[in-house]
Amino acid sequence: MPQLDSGGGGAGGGDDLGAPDELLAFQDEGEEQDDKSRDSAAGPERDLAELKSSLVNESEGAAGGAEVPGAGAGARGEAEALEREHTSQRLFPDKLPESLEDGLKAPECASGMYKDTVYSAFNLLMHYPPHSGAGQHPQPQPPLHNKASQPAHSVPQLSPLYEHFSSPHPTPAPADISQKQVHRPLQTPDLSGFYSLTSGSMGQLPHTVSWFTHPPLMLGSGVPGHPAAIPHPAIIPPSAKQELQPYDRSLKTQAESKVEKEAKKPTIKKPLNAFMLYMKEMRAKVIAECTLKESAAINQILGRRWHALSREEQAKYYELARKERQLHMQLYPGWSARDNYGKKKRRSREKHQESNTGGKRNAFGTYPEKAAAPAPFLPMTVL
DNA sequence: TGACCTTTGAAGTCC
DNA sequence: GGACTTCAAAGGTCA
Repeated sequence: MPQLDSGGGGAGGGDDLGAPDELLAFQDEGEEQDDKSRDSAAGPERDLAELKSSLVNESEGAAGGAEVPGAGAGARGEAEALEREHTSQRLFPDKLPESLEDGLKAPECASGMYKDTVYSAFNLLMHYPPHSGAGQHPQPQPPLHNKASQPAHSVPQLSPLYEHFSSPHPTPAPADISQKQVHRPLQTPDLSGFYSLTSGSMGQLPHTVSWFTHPPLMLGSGVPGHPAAIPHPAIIPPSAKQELQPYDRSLKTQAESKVEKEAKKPTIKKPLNAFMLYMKEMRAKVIAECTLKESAAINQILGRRWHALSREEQAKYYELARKERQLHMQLYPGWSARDNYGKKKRRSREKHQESNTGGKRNAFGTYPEKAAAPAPFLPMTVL
């Protein structure tokens, strides 16, 4: 059972941050695991064929000519093919948007889309070089000062922080960053091992892990326990446009100033979950392969690829996400996801849902967003 | 200009 | 505890 804590790196006991669903799922690995393993072992061509088949069936109605190599002729025969087809229909019943279909029809997409699901993010993190100043701090450091190379093909737009991480000659970080990065000792040894990574493999990761790749953000006094300016990618600084001109500032009342002060508090973003980490890593690749740019379409593809991943591969991302949550919790012990509630305005969700659901409302008096959606396939959870 | 779309997972809320 | 919502990333789209 790939119980993550007992697995690689000596994640060790005492770490209770693993998602219960994940644990349950791993404990429940039975036939499904076998199926998954077989699927994974079938190779990328099979995945590609499956995707192509489902897309053609769904989008063009040309399934009559859509031969699925590997699915019908596979050694596991028609039963499995039917099973997979059923699964595919269960998973992806909706028609793909036109843009997605077009993208998937593109030869470059079809030829390479499923060729590489290498888990480079995890590998990269596992090979992060230890911070040069680590000796000053016994606690493990997030890889804020690690030197690594950035592949030219990866992230089109690198955040300054990411460039700092990835550049062979990174811009020197402010002194207080390394000095004050983490004030609480990270107590779990697995984190220490996790963030003590070797050099030279940064280039394997187009998008590294969640807030490691976020823009460099200075953590102000609004964050409990961090009086000093601490850069952390999970923190969103106040928008530059919120800064006032002197003239405007003179007109501010005290109440307004207070409100503004509140608004200027940096936002600590949620740590990314496993799928988000996967998306971050694979997005550029999908864009390159499928000539797609719409994130919605890309995310649909990534959702399918996520399901196509073997449990082993998924487990790596779950583990990565778990460690992110752990570090996030240690950096911001008082933070709650609730802190960010309401910061995204939902413009016409109720109206939209009313049109989709006929006005049926949930217990909150709002319109359930996914009420009409098919039951999601939860490979990592017990249904 | 900013919400929406689209995905999955984590966490919060309500009953 | 189940059902549900919100947010996390991302970038084109649209009101």
